[in-house]
Amino acid sequence: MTAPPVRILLCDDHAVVRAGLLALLGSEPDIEVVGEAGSGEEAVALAAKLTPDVVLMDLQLGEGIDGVEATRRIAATGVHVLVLTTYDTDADITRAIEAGATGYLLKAERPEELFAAIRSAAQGRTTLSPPVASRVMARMRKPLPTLTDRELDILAQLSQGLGNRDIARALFISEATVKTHLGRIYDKLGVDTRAGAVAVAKEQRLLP
Amino acid sequence: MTAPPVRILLCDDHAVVRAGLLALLGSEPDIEVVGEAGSGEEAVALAAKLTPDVVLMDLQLGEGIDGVEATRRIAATGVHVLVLTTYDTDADITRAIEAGATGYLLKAERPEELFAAIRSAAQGRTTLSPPVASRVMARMRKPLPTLTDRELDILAQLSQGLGNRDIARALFISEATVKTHLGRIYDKLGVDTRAGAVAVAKEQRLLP
DNA sequence: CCCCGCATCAACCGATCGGCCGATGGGGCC
DNA sequence: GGCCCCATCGGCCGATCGGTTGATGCGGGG
Repeated sequence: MTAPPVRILLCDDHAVVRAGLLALLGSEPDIEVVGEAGSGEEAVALAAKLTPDVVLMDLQLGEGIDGVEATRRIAATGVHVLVLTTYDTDADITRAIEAGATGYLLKAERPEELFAAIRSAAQGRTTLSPPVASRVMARMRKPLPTLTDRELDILAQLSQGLGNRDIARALFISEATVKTHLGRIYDKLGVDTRAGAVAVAKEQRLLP
Repeated sequence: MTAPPVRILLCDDHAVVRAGLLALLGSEPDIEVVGEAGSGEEAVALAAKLTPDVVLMDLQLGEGIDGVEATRRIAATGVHVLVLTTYDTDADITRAIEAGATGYLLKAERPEELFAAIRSAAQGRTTLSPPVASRVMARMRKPLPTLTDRELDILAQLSQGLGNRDIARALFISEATVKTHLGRIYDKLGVDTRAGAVAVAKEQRLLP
C-alpha cells in the first residue's frame, strides 16, 4: 500500500511564487497542495477549514498580519507550520520558532531539501536550513542581547526620525527615560549613535 | 506552423524559486527554459553563451554583482532582460530601467501576466506591472528629488552611524561640507534628522 | 560668455544628544 | 523576605548636531 499524500497549504503573498511552488510540488506524487493563501488572514482561515498536514508559510506577507502572527495562530490549532522564507536574521528565526514553527527553511535551499522538510514536518519533525541551524546554535552558546518590548517601542519611534522629546511625548514618558532606554539600546546593538541604531534595526529586521 | 518557443534564462539566487519558475514555465508549450543562474556573474556568462530570447532577472542576488549590474551587462549585449522581483521602490525601478531592462514585473503578479510579459519581452516590447507603471508615471509628472552621487556617499557613511567628523575624514572633505550635504539630503528626503534619513534610505533601498 | 548645478569650505549659535551619576517602584522568582 | 529585571525619572556636562548665511571654483548648456 502507498501512504496517503501529505496535504499542503501554501501561504505566500506573491502569486508567481505560489504558482511556482504549486507546479514544483506537483512533481512529487506523495505531496498534494490542497489550498493557497495570499495573506496571513486567509491562511489562518483556510488552515482551520482544510486542516492540512503542513502549512508552507512565508514570513513576509505585505498587508495584514505577518507570517509570524499567522504561524502563531495556526500552530495553536495543532497544524504544523513549515516556514519557507528568504531571510535568516536572528530576529526572524527567533520569532518564528517562538511562534511554534515546526521547521525553518530558506528559499535558497535545494528543492529536494524542501520536499524532505515537508515530509518531516508532516510528522512533526523539525527541519532547519543549515544557516538557520548555525544561527540557532550560536544563539544557544552566546545569547545575544535581546531588546525588551519597551526598547522596541523606543526604537520604532527612533526609526521615524523623531527626537528624544517627541519620542517621550509619543510614549507618555519623560525625556530622561527615553535617554536611558536609548543608552541601553546602543549597548545591545553595539552602536553609539541613533543613526547607527536605525541602521542595525532595519538591517536585522528588528521592527515589523 | 507553430512559432519556435521563447528561449528563457532564469536568474534568481533562491533555488526553490528557480525550481518553481521552471516548473511553472514548463506548463507553457511556447516557453522553454534553456538555463538557470544563481548569481549575477553566472547569468552574464550564460546569457552570452546561450543567447536566450529573454532573461528573467531578480534584482536581489545576495553575493556578487546585483541584478541591476547584471541587467546592464546583459542588456548591453542586445539580450532582452525582464526584471521579476519583489520590490517596487522608486530607486529599484529607476535603476533597472536605466540599466536597460525591457520590462519590470512584480512577483505578486498573476502567472498569466508573467507569461504574457515574457512573450512581449521576447519581441522587445515593454511590460510593466500596474504598480510599477503608476510609479513611473508619477515620477514623470513630479520628478522626485534625486540624490547626487556625492550625497549618496554621505548617506552611505551616515548609515554606518558615523558622526560628521568621521564622515568628513572618510571622504576626505571638511566637516562643513558634510553638514552642507546633509542639509540637502534632509531636504530631498523630507526629513530633518539623521535617524530619519537612514530610515528613508533603508526603506527606499537607496543604498546597495 | 554667462548662468546654473554641484561640490567645496567657513563661522556662528541654539538645540539636541550621549554619557555619567544616582534613585524609585513594581513584578516575578526562589 | 530578598533578589533581580525592568521601567521610570532627575541632573549635570561636554560634544555633537542642525540651521543659517555667505563664499569659492568647476563644469556643462544655452
